Formats: sequence, C-alpha cells, structure tokens
Amino acid sequence: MRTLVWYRGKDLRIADHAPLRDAAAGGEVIALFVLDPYFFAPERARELPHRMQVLLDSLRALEANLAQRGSRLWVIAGKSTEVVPRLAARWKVDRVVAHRWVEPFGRERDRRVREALRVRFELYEGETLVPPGTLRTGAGKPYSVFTAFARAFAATASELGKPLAAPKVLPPPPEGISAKTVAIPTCESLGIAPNGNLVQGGERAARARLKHFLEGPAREYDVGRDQLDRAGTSRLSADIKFGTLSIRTVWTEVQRALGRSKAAKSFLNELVWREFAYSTLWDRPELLTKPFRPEFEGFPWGCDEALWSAWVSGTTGYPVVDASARQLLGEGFVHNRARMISASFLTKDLLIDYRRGEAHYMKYLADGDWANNNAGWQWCAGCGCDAQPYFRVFNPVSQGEKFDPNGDYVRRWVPELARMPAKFIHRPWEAPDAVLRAAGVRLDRDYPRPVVQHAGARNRFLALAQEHLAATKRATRDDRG
DNA sequence: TGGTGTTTAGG
DNA sequence: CTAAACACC
Repeated sequence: MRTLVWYRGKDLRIADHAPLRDAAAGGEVIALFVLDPYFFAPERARELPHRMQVLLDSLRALEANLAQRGSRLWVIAGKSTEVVPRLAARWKVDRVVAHRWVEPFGRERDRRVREALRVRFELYEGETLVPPGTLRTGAGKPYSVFTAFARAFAATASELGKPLAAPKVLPPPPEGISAKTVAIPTCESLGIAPNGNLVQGGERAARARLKHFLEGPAREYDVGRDQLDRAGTSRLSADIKFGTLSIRTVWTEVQRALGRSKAAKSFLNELVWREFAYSTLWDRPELLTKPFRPEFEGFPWGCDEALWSAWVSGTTGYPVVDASARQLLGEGFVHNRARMISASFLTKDLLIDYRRGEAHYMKYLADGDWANNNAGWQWCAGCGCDAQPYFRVFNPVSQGEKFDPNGDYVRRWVPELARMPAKFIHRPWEAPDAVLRAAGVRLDRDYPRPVVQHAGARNRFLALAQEHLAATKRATRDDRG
C-alpha cells in the first residue's frame, strides 16, 4: 500500500500524527506539502510576516525530522486542488490521508480535492480534541452556552487516548517517483526581515516551550495567567496553531503534570474555549464575516481613521492599550488579557467594527487562528456566541492598574514611559508636572494624551448599543408578529 | 473573564 | 469616612 500523507500547515509534526503513523504501518509513505505560489509570493508574505516566519521555521523542521528518519518531505509548488490529485495519480498512490481542517477555507479545499481525487481520501480528526459537530444539546442542536458545552465536553474528554510517539524510523521514499520540487522559502527569499522576537517554530522548540510551561508557569496558571507583567501564560498558541504540538499532547501533558489542580483546570478550560470556537465555526462558517448574534448586524460602527491608526500604532494615549498594540507588531503575540483590553477599547471606546481589529490581528499574530481569533473578537465586542454582555466595557486605566500594577508591561512596550512611577504610568495625563519632568515625559510630544475620554466614550457606546439593540429587537418582533 | 453610581453597614 | 452590597448599563 502506498499512502500520500498530505501536510497542510496545521499539523506540522511527526509526533502524535495518526495519518503518518498509519501510512507507515501500511507500507510506502510519500509526505507532501503543497506550496501555493499565491500565498508564498513576497507581496502576500509581507502581509503576514510573523505567521509566515513561524510557518517556514516549522516547515524546515518538519523536513529535517522526516529526513532524519529516512523519509522525505516533498515540497511541490502549485494549487493543492490541482497538485494533490495530479500527483496521487502520477505516483499511483492507493490513498491520500490528512488531518481534517475544520475552518471554512480548509473544508472547502478538502471538498474540492475529494471531488478531483480518484483514490480514497481519508481525513483524520485531531485538530480538535472532540470532532466538531459531535457535541449536541438534548435537542440535537449546537451549544450556544459555553458552560453547557464544557459540561458535555467533560463527559467525553476521558476518551481522548494517549498521544502517539514520534516514529523512530520511517519507510524510505518509494523508488521511481519524481517531481519538480521547490526549496522551502526563507524569510530573506520572500523579502521579510526575520524577527528575533517571534517564537521559534518547529516541533523541537514547541516541546521545549511545553516543558518550560509545565515546570513553571503552569503550576500557578490560575493566578498568573491574567497578570500582564509576568510570563504566566503558556505561550503555546503558535504551536497549537501550526500543530507542532497536537492539541491532544498539550491536553494530556498538562493533565499528567498537574492532575486536577486548580491551575490545571484553569488552563484546560482555555483549551475547551478553543473547542467551543472550532465547534461553533464548524456549525456556522458564516461567522467569519457575520456576528453570531443577529441583532448586531448593521451595528452603527464608526469609521474614524485617525482613531484607527492611533490604535494600530499604539498611540492612543492609554498606556496598556498602546503596549498591547505594540506587542502585537513587535512580537506577533499579545497577552490574552491585553487582547481583551485592546478589543474592548477598539470596539467600545473607539466604536470601530470588531472585524477591522480581527483582520489586523490575523495579519500580525504569529498564532493567528481563524476560529479562535474570530471567537475572541466577537466575544469582546459582545456579539459572539455566549459573549460577554455588550455593557461590559473595560476601563483601560483600572485594567492596567489591576493586571500590570507596577507598570512593567507598559515599560517594556512603551519605552517612552519607562521612567514613569507606577502610580501614574497608566494615566500619565494626570501626573503632576514634576513627575512628568522627572520621568522625561512631555505630554503630546513624547507620549500622546488620550485620543478619547474613556468615561464619555463609554457612555456614547452604551447609548448607541442600547438604542441599536432595542431597535433591532423591535424589528424582529414586528417581523414575526 | 466589568464598571459606575448609589445605598448601606460598620467604624 | 470606607468598603461591601446592589442595581443598572
């Protein structure tokens, strides 16, 4: 039996990779990655610099890992809907295997490839802990409340099974097959300046991060995860995104290391949120462009370009918001608490459509994941599935003081405020002149005053939202009646 | 996994 | 006077 193992960018590993394991157990293995020239063109790559860098790292690591075990990664340029069927026929494979890609783009691609293939196409579960679409309410409908979903999930989570070990050896590439391959691009060849602040891609680096997390931050995750000024989170998001760690590996390793502790529960709960996001998007692919809650359609978002560019560049005058924006650009990563603060500020204080923020995050996040990112933004904007209520508006000052009490997070990303004392670092505009002078900060010149006044912006949002939501509710009621 | 203005218990 | 409790957005 000859199997084509089709790698597609969200399962870039050899450990706990059931398609690869089964292919090797069944005979000949051809591992393939299709490099679409459209996505890997310099002008496209520059639009996604961080994710591209981590992806290329991970691809090269995969190539090396396969080679080291006697196999080979075939990297072929073209459209996968054309390349996979063509090579499957030319190489006379008996079947094509891959991990199911749950998000809409991958689903559509798989549908088209399946249509064009003349051989079996087997999709394996594994992108999520529980296959999307399997958890249903008593009425047989998708869950719309997280806690209910989580309860149903807990009832099945014991059946996850152990992650598969990485194969020590793999069958050599079959003889007599050939194709025009291409080299895996580098940042340089795509015209991206490599960024040393990004996480290192590839399975080995991912394992090291997992180990580090388990030995340190994971043990007090429940108390450390919200703190902006310390490394209390896992930093595994890009590894999970690219599949350099299988989600099952993360789940079982955390459980193994921490058992049923509060810390473990708190972290695993975050993974359940990810399950919820994937599951919800599976049932409602249109969520990538539309709010989950219909009453938010047509919401009167504003379009102040000056406010938008202040938010993007990290010059809103609210230090914790600005630190968050700059962390995104600098590191391709943002602390989860900072993501929430930023999203709340963009949508509620600046009244800008959450979809603009979502797209900006997808552009610069190394861990950018359609399901998670969309769910997170919709949650913050108040329009998502089991989202926070619209009237919950974060106060950027009190959030800063609560979760970055010494201001170290701000100091790291907003260096012009580095010498501000903790007492005023989250509200420099209130600092006495002497304090500002001592810190070397001239308002408006070194650091801006707030682009909006939070109290006023909050009231404006609440009034607008209240009016819009009431109006749409009236409209749907009239519609029905 | 909030914030704010107001009321109330307690010093 | 402060802080907890509460109602409302």
